[in-house]
Amino acid sequence: MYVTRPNDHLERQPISESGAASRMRHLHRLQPGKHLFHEGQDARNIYEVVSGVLRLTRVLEDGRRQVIAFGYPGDVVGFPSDGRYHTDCDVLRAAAVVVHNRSALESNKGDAALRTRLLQAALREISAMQDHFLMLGRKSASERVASFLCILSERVGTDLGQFTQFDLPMSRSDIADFLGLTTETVCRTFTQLRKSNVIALDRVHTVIVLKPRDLLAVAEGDI
Amino acid sequence: MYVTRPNDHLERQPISESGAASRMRHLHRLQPGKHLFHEGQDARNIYEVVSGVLRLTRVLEDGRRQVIAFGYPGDVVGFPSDGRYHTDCDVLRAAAVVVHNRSALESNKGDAALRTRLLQAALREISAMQDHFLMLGRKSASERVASFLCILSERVGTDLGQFTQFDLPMSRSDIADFLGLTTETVCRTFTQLRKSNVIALDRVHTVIVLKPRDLLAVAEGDI
DNA sequence: CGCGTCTTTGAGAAACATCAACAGCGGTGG
DNA sequence: CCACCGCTGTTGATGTTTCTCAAAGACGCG
Repeated sequence: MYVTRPNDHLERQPISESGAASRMRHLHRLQPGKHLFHEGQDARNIYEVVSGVLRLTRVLEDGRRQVIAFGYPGDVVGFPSDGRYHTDCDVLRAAAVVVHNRSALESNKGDAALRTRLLQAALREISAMQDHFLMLGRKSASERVASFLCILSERVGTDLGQFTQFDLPMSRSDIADFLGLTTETVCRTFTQLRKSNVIALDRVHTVIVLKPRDLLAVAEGDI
Repeated sequence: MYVTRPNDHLERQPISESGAASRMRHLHRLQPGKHLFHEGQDARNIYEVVSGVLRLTRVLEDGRRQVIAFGYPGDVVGFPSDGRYHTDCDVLRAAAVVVHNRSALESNKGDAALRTRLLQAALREISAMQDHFLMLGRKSASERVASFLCILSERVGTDLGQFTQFDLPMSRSDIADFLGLTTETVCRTFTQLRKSNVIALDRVHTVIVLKPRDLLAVAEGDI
């Protein structure tokens, strides 16, 4: 999950759980805390997220951490580079993933439709990461947080009529490490949005978007 | 060109100008200032950089700009997403590029070896972009500038015995927009590095690395 | 109910941005 | 050949944002 432009998500095709089950020999269920792979490991598999939420991270020698992405249903994670994984990946919310051998993408033999699907996912990934560059390089703290909430709202929000609600499976420090901020700054921004009645929080990890337009305005710097 | 980890560049295989010429019907020469494509355009081609330097940019509505990457020999630019380009691309230094139809990557028919090469380039791109996330999200101004100079030194530096020298085809504000800084901050960091004799500048756009170890130390936060 | 972990808030410090002025360089035309 | 102009780069003074450090509050879990 990157903060992509509004229409990007329309092209994504989440795999239905039942559809995935028909290719069931490769469907794996994963509990929170479980690691799918680590940075530097030989990349054997590529994973299509069917349900749940994954977290991709990279760490500097001195401990500074960057959350590279969150893996939501419809996302593909574990793209190899030079045969290796370049992030860690673990499970935030109990997940189901379809496991493909790396060769499903890289070999020219085998299921052509699957290969195309994985390739398109990789290309979307590049585009989404470019969007995220703008976040990290050029947006203010409140723009980042608001953008982040906007995209989650669009991708996984449940429509409450006038409002939208969604769950935050990640901690404040995960959000901070994703957005290139500190947990304190993320907290303060949440508080601001709450006090201006743009969002409401239910038990810290549930967000209700009260004023979608205002949230978008904050995300785009129109305060 | 992203600031990648030290060994990443070893895997890259720059195409020799003569090698490319053998596929010459697709070799194009481009003058500085020329635009290869614009954000939002239908993506018809994918470009392998043979010589010269390209610049990939994205801009926010309010004018804030992010330089997504610099395209150096061996890089591939113009990966489509949903059939469109998601950056602008123009020429900084007179370049030669091999032009491939988008289908060379996306169709399952055709030159399998080429398709594999383009796919691997896309996968390396993803990994390199993840590295750049750490830059933008977690590194200080001097770490960013030093990392940037390190990678340029490794990729395009000419060995002067004890020193390394290379050209900066981009302006200070290009560097700033690539690193998520302002031109003033980039300047000041150059000045610091110059005053501590880590680098020397010849006519603003030529860098001589006097103390590679120190430059790397700055890049990695060991001051 | 108590404990540990995560979140929130506050005060102060640091890094970087902004605004403004000046310097250097290349190009042009007198 | 030199003077002038415009653009890019550099430096300085000041301002703002975000980080850091510290402490208190909330939540989940045994």
